[in-house]
Amino acid sequence: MSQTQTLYAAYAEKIDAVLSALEMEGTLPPETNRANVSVEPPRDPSHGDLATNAAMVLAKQAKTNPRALAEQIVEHLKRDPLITSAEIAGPGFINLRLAPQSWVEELLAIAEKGDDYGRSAIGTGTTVNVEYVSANPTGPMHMGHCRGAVVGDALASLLEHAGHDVIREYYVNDAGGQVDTLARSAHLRYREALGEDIGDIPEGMYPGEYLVPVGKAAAEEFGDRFVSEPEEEWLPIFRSFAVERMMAMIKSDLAMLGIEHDVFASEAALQAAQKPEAAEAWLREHDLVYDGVLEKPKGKTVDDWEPVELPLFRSTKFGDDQDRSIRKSDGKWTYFGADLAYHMQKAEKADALIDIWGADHAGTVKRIKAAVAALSEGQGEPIPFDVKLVQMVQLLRGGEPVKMSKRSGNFVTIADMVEEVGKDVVRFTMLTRKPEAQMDFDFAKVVEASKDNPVFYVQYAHARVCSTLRKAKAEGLSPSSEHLDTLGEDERTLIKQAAQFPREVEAAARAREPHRIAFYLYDLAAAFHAYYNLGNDDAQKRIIVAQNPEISGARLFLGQQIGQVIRNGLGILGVEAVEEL
RNA sequence: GCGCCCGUAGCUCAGUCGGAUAGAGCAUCGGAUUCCUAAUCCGGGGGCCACAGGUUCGAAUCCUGUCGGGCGCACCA
Repeated sequence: MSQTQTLYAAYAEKIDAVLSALEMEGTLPPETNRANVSVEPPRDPSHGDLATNAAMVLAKQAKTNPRALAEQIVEHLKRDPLITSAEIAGPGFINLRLAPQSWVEELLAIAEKGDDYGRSAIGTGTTVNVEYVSANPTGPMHMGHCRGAVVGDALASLLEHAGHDVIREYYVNDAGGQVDTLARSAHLRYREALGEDIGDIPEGMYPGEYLVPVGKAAAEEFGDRFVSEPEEEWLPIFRSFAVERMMAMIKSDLAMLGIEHDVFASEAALQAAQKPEAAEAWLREHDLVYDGVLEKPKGKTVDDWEPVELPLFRSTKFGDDQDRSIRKSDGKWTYFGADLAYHMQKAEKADALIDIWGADHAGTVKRIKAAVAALSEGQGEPIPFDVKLVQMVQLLRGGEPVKMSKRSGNFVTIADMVEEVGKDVVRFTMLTRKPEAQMDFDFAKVVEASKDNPVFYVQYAHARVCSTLRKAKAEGLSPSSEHLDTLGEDERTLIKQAAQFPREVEAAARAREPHRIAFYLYDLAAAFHAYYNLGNDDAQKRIIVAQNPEISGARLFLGQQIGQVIRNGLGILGVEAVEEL
């Protein structure tokens, strides 16, 4: 049994050992396929602490009926002193009850591991690159980026807790045409800063006020040197000048959400290093890129469409609707052309890649997956690559949609939102929904009705633990593991809930679904609130029991560990575990 | 027209590798506070898991089709 093994994993191993014994005895055929055997807590707690479907799944292979096989398994399990009962139920489930001692031990394990309780080793030895946000460096972060940012960040720390090495990466699209637009817009604000009346911002330029300080900074830096120079003189300079400032702004927006990336990868640098050229050469060699003409797009009218010959990647070979161009007609790289080279660059330093994208990019998933599969397979090992799509967030205020228009520069920024409702609310709310479902985010609801807001509910549970400990300390009591045998059924219910945490982390990490942690924490908080309230009806059931330091010590110890688990879970989500509300 | 995502209580959503009587919150109705924080707790009512087939010991979950909502569909990113 390894140090980091969960209680559930330990019992899965015990059952596995029983199955092996049955194979030896001849009850089960050798090398039985056990892939579908599960060991998990039953949904209905009255069924016991653990349930396994082993008999039902294996009956066919054993050429017997589930109940008969179950009896054989039960026979073996009953020999374990920590298993107080093993019963056959329903179609052939085996329900186990564990000795109170098992749960006391789990409680001690939480105390011993502390901040590390819930960490797992399932990911040890593999590095995962999580690319998220990657907003264009042309303006501040707005709501469209927020959900992906939070989900990506929570996923990254979830994977860390599962034992992976994680690279948090941001792809800076500093090479495309939109950066030229940014540079021109910044130049306009630069002239404005030098006293020129620039009038209305022309169509096609970025009108946002956030460029005003960039113009001023440019004026200070360059004086009037570039006012009347031809564009080709100043464009590259303004491009990098503006991108640098945009990225500084974005980083500060991300910091407000508690997000910090390890790597900012520049598309321009990638192109300067001729990575796309290398990828193209390899793909051409393997007949995966050819020169061809695409058909006119259907279902959408394109006014200036005309047939052009372009270098095309054969993504249709991988299930895409049509082949995709990797260069534009002017010879420059398309986003896709650079992006496939970028993914190969990421693959050099990681064993698995995950991209977090907005749902509006769903149409490009097939081509990039195809390209990465082809390239990575051709250049050695195929690399596991997952694209997680995060659906749109509809912003509401009191049920009414908040109007946003990027063109007018009128949109809700992340900075606005964090200032209004706070980082913890934003993060937790974004994580209490599975990412592939659309969600509404109502400002009014999220701040005003704090009682129906799960983040406060969870934080309150933690704060209650802390306040109880403070109160105890004032009364000269302290948590103690001396008399944990005084803990009863009410306490065990709570411990069982807490004991699921490591299992939940592993499951969430495997599924790459950080939102499960949020829901788990809600359930744990509910269990704690329920436990706490028992003391309202019966003073003997309080955590601090007058004149009884032994029970109080044990219950305080329990409370302390529940607080620890909540803290660890909130830590994964990047939400603060406050000590008082 | 095609592709991807979603459809579970009046509303917002969970639902573990397919598992036992489908769960929470809000809303609604009824209770708990001289007492460790009531931002909490306990209880009642509320369901054709969009619809129709299929797969199997077993389907909200997997497959096919239909309907409804969202997103996307040359060289933008």
